[in-house]
Amino acid sequence: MDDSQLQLSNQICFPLYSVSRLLTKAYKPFLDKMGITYPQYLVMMVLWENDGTPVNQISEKLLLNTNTLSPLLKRMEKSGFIERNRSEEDERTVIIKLTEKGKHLKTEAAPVPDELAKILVTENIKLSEVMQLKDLLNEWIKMLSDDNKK
Amino acid sequence: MDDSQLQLSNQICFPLYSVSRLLTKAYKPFLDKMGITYPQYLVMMVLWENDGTPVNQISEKLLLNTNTLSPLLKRMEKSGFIERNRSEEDERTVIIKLTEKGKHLKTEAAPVPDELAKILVTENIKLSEVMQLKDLLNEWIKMLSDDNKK
DNA sequence: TACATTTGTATCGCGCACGACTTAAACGTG
DNA sequence: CACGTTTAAGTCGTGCGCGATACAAATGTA
Repeated sequence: MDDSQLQLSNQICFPLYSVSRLLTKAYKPFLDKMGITYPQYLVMMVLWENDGTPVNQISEKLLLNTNTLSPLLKRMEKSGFIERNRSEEDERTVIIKLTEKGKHLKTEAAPVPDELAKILVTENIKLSEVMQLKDLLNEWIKMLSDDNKK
Repeated sequence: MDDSQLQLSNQICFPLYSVSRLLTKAYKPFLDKMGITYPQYLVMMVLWENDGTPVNQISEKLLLNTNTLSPLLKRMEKSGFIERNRSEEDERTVIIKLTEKGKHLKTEAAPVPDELAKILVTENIKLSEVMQLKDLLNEWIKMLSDDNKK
């Protein structure tokens, strides 16, 4: 192994990048059945918790800009999971509301987190380690997303 | 916070997905100066360590399929960092070799890992935690990439 | 030596991500 | 009220990722 390969950042960033992709792939069989993608699943979770969320709040929660969300939400509207309507108080903001089909999808999605948890915690991977990882990742999110605002 | 938000997998997968994106963004100012992207940087690291690597070995190391790598490598050839040549022993395999420009880029890239390390380890984030995270991520990579082969 | 199978690379289509930019509504200040 | 600024959403172009598929070279086997 070369010197540059031994660098801390390479040892961390590449695994993060790979695991993120591999996990999205692990979700795929479940989400395929539901007719959505992983980023769309994230939007659905925001809406199941808080129906009628405006685009800018979805943007804040998922750390995704509107140039990503606008086309994504249009695809979700086309698929019949959501409705997009301009707010009456403020004509600039667009309110995202679940359709009946979108609300119903929550039932179908209910077992997904458990299925994924089976992958994340195994004999080799302890729950305590995973929880510690979670805290570390959230610390990075705080730092890195603050940097972006400057 | 809703019940589904409390699920382990959501608490882990979303942060992983976000941190991966935010870190790629953190690399961007450095890589922009060099004229490459993060995935291209990964390929360069493979080549700096092992010039003349065939496409299928790059694929294995980076866990990226050829339908991602082929166009990416063509862009890198167009940018003048690499050469793509069919192997003489086996006409199917394509050998990737660094150009002089590509070799020279290693010098320019040398300070990048340290810059990133400054972001990854701070007063709030201990090196020991980061190393533990690394082990956990590699454990997941082992499991998840094995699943894909089946 | 014929032919099925495997292997290595590439093409195609679609859905993100994201920087740069546009457009329109709302707001603030003189 | 006029007008510059801010805010919210969207468009455009480029580069991934990746499933499905194509194709040719190499290999295995009868």
